[in-house]
Amino acid sequence: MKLSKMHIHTLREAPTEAEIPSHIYLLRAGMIRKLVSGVYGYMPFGYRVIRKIEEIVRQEMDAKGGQEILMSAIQPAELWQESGRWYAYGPEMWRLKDRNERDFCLGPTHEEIFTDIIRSEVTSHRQLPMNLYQIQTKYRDEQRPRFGLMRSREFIMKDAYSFDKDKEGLDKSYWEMYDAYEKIFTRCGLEYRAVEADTGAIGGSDSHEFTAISEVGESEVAYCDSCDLAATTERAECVGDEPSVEPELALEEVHTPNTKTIDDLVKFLTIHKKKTMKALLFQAYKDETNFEYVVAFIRGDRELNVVKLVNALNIPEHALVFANEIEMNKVTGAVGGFTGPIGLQNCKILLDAELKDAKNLVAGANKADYHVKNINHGRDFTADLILDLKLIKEGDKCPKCGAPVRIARGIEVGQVFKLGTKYSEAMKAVYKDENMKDQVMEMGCYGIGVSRTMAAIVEQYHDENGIIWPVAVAPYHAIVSVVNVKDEGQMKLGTEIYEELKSVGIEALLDDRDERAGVKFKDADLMGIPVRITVGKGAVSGMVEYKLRKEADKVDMTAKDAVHAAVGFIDGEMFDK
RNA sequence: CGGGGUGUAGCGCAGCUUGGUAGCGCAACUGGUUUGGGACCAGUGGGCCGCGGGUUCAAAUCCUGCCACCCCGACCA
Repeated sequence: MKLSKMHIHTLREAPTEAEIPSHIYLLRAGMIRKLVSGVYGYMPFGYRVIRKIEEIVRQEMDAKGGQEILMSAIQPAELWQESGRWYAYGPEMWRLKDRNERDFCLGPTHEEIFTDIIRSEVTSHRQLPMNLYQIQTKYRDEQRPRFGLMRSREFIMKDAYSFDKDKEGLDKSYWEMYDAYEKIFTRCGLEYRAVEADTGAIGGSDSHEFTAISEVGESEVAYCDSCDLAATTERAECVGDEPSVEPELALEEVHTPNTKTIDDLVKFLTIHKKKTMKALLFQAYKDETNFEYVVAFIRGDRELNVVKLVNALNIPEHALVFANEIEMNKVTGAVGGFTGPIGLQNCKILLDAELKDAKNLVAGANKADYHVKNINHGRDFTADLILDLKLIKEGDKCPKCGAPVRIARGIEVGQVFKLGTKYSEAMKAVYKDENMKDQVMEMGCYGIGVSRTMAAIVEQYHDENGIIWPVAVAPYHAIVSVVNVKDEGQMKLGTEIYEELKSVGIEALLDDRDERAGVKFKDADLMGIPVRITVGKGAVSGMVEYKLRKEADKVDMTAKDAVHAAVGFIDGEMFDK
C-alpha cells in the first residue's frame, strides 16, 4: 500500500489516559481507538496485527483438528440458568433484556452455547472426539477496566471446546491444545510460561495458564529454580513454616488498647508477627439471600489467598463479601480488630494449616481492646476446617522441593481447562456408546485473549521510539521510505523496490507522502515495521539504506541487495520458529 | 465498591485563587521557502470551557447535583 492513500493517524504525544507502553504506543501509532472505558476499536494497522494473530491461532487450531465456527455474542439466560452460572457468574456478566423482558447476556464465554450445540447434534460415540472453536468478541463488565487492551470490557477471544468420550480422550485433547498454545505463543514471539492455574468461574479440574512475562502484568506466578514448579500464586500450595517446639503456656488475657492492626499489636506486645493470628471475617452467600458467617485465621504476617478460601467453601468468588462487623458481632461475638478463635459462635472457623500446631499464639479476645496470649489449637479451640489458606510469597518454601520459590509477574494470554463433566452433566450432553448406553461427554475449554496478546507483544517488543513488531505479527513486513517524493529518480527507484518486494510476497509499504524524512522515520519506528529501506540521495547511483527496526545499524547497499536482504530476513524470522 | 485526581479545539495543556466576551504548543487547511530523524515564514478554520441547577448586571472561573475518564486499593480469564 502507498502510505499517501492510507488512513494513518499517529500522535506525537501520549494521551494522558495511557500509562503503560502497550497502551501508549498502540494509541500513538493510531492502531487502536477508545470508544468508552474498556472498549476499543481497531484501526487499519492495528486490525492487520489482530488478523495476523488470529491467522496463527487458526493454523495451529486447524492443525489439531479444530473446526472454526462463529456463534452469536448474545446469549439467552435460560442456558446459563441450566448450567447454574446465571447466578454464579456474578456482576461481571453484561446482562440485558429484550422488549418482552426476557433475559439475555452478552457472552463472557461460551461453554453453555457450545454444549447446547453438541448435545443436540452429536449423539453417537462415532462422532467423538470433536473440537470446535471460534474467534469472537467477548464481553465482561469489569469492575475496573485497565491499561487499554490489557483488561477491557469488550475484547477478542479465541475460545475452543473439546468433547470426548472419556477421561482418557479428554486428557489427549487437553495436551494437544496445550501443545498448540505453545506453538501459537512461540510464533507470536512471546516469552511466556505455562503454569498450573486455578479454574475460577469456568470450573473443572486441571488448568494451565499461559503467562507472557511482563512487569506490568496482573498475573503472578510462582516458580522454582530447583524443580519444575510453575503455578499461579492463586493456585500454588503454600506449605508454611514448621511449628516451633515449645511447651504450651496458660491462656492469658491482656489489655491491648488501640491495637486493631497486627502492626500495632506486635509493637505493643513486642512480639514477632509469626506469633500472631489474624482473623478475616466474611459472609459466604449460598445464593442471593442466604449466607453463613465465616472466619478465616491465618498467621499475622500472611496474606489470605481468596481463591483457596472460596474453593474450600465451594462458592463463586463474588459470593464472598467482607462481613459487616457490627452485624457479625451480634451473631458470632467477633469484634473487628479484636477477633479471636475462643468463644466464637455461629460461624464457620477456617484455620490455615500453618497454625494447626503452632504454639502460644496471640489473637483477639472478641472483646474491644483485649487480646489473648498463648492460644493453642486443639487445646483452646477447634477449627471446622484446617487447610492451606495463605498466599505464597517470594522466598517461601517450594511445595515440591523445599527450595525458596520465586515470584514473577505476567500477562495471562491464554488458559486451558479440563472441564470434565461439569457442563455436560448439568446440561445433559450425552452420547450413545457401542452398547447403546448413554454416556456423559468429557469436556475441555481453551481460551486465548487475541487482543490482549497483541498488547502483550507490544509490552515485550518496544523501545523509546515505539513498537518493534516481530515479523510474524507485523502489520506490514517492510516499508520503502522515499526521502524526497518530488525527486523523480528517488520515486522511481522507491516504486521499483516496492513493486519488487510485493512480487515476491512481502507485505510492503511505500511511504510516498510529501513529508520530511524525519516524519517518515518517526512514523515507521512508532508503527514498528520490521524492515525499512530508505531511498534518498544515493538513488542516482542505485544505492539505498537498509535498516532493521530492532537494530540500530544502517547499511548502504544497492537496491537489489536491499531487496534480497529484506526477503532473507523476513523469511528467516517467519520460518525459523 | 472505597480513596485520590482530572474534564477547556483532534492531541497535550494554561486560564479558575482574585468573575468582565477563550488562550498556547502540536495537528488540520492555504500560499511560499525547505527536504536524511517529528522544518520555517505568513495566513485560515475549528470551542454548548463534561451536563443540569443556583448566585450575579455578568460564570470556564463561585456554590450545588449529576455524568464521564484516569490512578491506587479491593476484585477479576
